[in-house]
Amino acid sequence: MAKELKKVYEPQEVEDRLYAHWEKHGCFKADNQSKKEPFTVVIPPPNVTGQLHMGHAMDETIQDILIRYKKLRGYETLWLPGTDHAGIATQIKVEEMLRKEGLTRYDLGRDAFLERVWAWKEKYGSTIINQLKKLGSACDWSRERFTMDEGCSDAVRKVFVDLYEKGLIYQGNRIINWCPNCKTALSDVEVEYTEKAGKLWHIKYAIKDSDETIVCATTRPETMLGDSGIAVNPKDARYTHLIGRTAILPLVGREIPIFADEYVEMEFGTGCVKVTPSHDPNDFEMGKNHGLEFILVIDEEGKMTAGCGKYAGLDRYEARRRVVEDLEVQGLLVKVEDLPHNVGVCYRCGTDVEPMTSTQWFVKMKPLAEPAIEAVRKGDIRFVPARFENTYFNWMENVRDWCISRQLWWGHRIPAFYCDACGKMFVSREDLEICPDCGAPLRRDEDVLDTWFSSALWPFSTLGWPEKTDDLAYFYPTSVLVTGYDIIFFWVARMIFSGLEHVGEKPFSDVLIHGLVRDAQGRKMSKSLGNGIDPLEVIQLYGADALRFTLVTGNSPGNDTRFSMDKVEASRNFANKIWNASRFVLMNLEVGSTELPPLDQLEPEDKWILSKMNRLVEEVTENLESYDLGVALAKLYDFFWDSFCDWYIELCKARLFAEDDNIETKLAAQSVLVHVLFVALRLLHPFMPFITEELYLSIPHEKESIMFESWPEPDPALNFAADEAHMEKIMAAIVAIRARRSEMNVAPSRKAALYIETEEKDLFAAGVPFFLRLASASEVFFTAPPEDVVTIVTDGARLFIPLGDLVDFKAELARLGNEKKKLLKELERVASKLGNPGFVAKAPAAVIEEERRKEEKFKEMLARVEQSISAMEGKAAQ
RNA sequence: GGGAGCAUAGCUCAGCUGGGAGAGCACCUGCCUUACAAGCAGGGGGUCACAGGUUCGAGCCCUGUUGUUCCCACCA
Repeated sequence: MAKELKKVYEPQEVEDRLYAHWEKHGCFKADNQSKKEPFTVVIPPPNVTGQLHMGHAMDETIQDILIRYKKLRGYETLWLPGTDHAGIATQIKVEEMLRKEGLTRYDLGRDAFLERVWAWKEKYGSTIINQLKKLGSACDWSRERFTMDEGCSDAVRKVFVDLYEKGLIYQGNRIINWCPNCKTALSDVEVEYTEKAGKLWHIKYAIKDSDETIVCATTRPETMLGDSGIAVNPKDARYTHLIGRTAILPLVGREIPIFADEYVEMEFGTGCVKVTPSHDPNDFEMGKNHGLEFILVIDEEGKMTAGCGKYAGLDRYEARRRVVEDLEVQGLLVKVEDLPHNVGVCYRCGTDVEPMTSTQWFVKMKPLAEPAIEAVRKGDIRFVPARFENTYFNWMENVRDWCISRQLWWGHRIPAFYCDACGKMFVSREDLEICPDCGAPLRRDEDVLDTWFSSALWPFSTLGWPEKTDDLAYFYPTSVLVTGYDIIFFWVARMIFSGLEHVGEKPFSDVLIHGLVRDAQGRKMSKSLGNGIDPLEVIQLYGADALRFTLVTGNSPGNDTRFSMDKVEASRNFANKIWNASRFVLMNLEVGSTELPPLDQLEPEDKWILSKMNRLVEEVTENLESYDLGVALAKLYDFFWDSFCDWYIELCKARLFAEDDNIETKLAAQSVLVHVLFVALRLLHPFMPFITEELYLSIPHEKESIMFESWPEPDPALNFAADEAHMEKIMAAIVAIRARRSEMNVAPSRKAALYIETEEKDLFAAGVPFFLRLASASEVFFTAPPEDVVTIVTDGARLFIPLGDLVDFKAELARLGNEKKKLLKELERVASKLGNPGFVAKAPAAVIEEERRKEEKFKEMLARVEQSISAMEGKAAQ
């Protein structure tokens, strides 16, 4: 049964094979008729245009860990995969492709263009899906969805019409963010603000019927062509006499009113604000409140409109230069200051966003936000870590109406139909051809919906809503949503209010937030910086398990993490360690199961590792339940490498390689080895699915896959406190001997006799095979040592190693002196604690007990050290 | 302007509800010890940013300070 493993783990040889194995055995398939408790995760759908990057890799790894863990724990797990049509991103991509053919989308027309996009999607849309598989993602591919597939589109349509009928979607002419490059409206969250060097131009305006002038400061002089007022603070004594007067707009000659508004800050600039209601959100508000004229001067391409006279047709920034030039020539430019200020840019293309009034569709947010806030407030939905709830509340409580229409072609087309004959508009669940009122042909709204509108429905649209499907009944609400903090507003918040509003139930219980993956210097990985590391290359070189390990270890929820190849290498080494430990177990395996031997056949070292393993199971389970994946993995690493490999395997060798034929104890050791390995493989499986599966299939096993096994349970019968303490004394002795020898530069090959003086002879006698094997002892005696020995004081014993001429009495004496000092210091500390009445009165009993135990131990060791010192002084005096 | 995070070994970071400071990498020394040199053994290295406070006891809790990063708002 013992299968030969290669000397080095080669992930490239196993990963694809095992992924196929899992798919073949239906390991990822979820059953909506199951009697088990469901555990559901919907994937944050990557863009169909996407390439897997480190951010995805981390996100998917976390989800996969949770899914695999819960599956082992006996849940019916569903990880539902899919992709997002990603309106702007995809459309840009296809338009770029067309440009190479010398075409624009307008050359093709809407229908032909959409055909091209679909064709593109068919061809390249599966790229990222295949990349997810390389990571090991346990997604139920039979349920793969796309935000523009039929079902999701039905959901979108129903939601739009429902909200419209409830009055929660409306069409209006309001100020919105416009991207002149993408040529579409954007929502507030799609605008990013970056600080740019700017200027503050001070412009002089004449006052009508007066010699007086008034000076306004602006960062955007080109918008003055659309000014329809000047605002001052009502409390500003400098200008009170001008309120109600009329100013003459330079270059244009338009007469505009001077009025008062609290919004104006007296301290900034000149205290006078030129008001451009059509191109500034604040001015828009003032314009409405004061009944100003709305004059659009910048068009959809970012060029000055026809009404701008000599500036018409100029790009807005060219117009800015010309306006400033002209003002200067006319002596109206009073002053120019440097002023760094925030400029809004399009999150897709980085172009400066133009605020402008436009007729768009909006979702009324207030009524939707309230229940969504409440759900988190009362704990129905929990953010991990909790601090992100603040972020969420902050946004939700101040949220403004959501502009959902986009002037794109790729997306869900808005189901609004206009009758040009009678002027009516119909929002309808079915496509309409003719006007229900007058019979004239209808014209459908050209716009599509914000991509995030459909993403918001993802947790239920993918489960079949609005149909009452078995999937929806069984798997909804989903269990946990895993995503980065950068996407809370875009997506998480919108899913929450959408789920509550449309399904009547929250979309998920927990939101697990992770941070960003940065490069080794802490910079964001980005295409422009060229500092991104391709996860697929890492997988190719080091294996998916190593990548996954790297992304999870030493990392806590919500915190950013730095990625470096050094870490990947360390992770790969761990995988190799697991491999080789398993190889060792298999090389020495003559038993056919992973069952433990009867407890009475166990040696102290067996009980020691089992006891530690038991605690590990308990702790790792706890950590996983609270999403402390990094902590759980660190514990697994320590247990496996330190406890299991460096200690237990080494301890076992004494029995495995013993030359007597005590076959029973040999087999017992083998059984414990393979048992602990089997437990460790299951605990590690969520994190490192490939290697653990490959090894599972190599050790004695009953199932087709480790995924069909169950999560280890802690067993109270395996808590062996006394044996643990026993082994730790022996291990402490081994460590002390090694350290002494190493300090003295004694090569391990130079064996030496070991004399032990102890009151616990049985205990140390049980350690003899270990002293021989792990502490370079040639023989072990429990008798008085000869001359010329090195003395080592350890917990429970004095150890003597005769090293002949290597022994330097003076050095020995000095070292023991140091030892004594150290012990005295420790004792002092313990004594001061135990001597503190406050401590004895208030500290928990267990803590006091522990201190007493330490005091005993240190006292005993001190006695041994002192004994050694006086003996040696006697010898030195001779 | 509002909010949040971070500050612990040379570097990157853990440290769960307060009970004698940890890991990986790097560094130094010695080892090819029949699983693994992608390894083994040993070692050096930290006023846990600073100042107060609470407590028998603080890396951890409270207050303030400094530095740093991010998010939101948007003084034209």
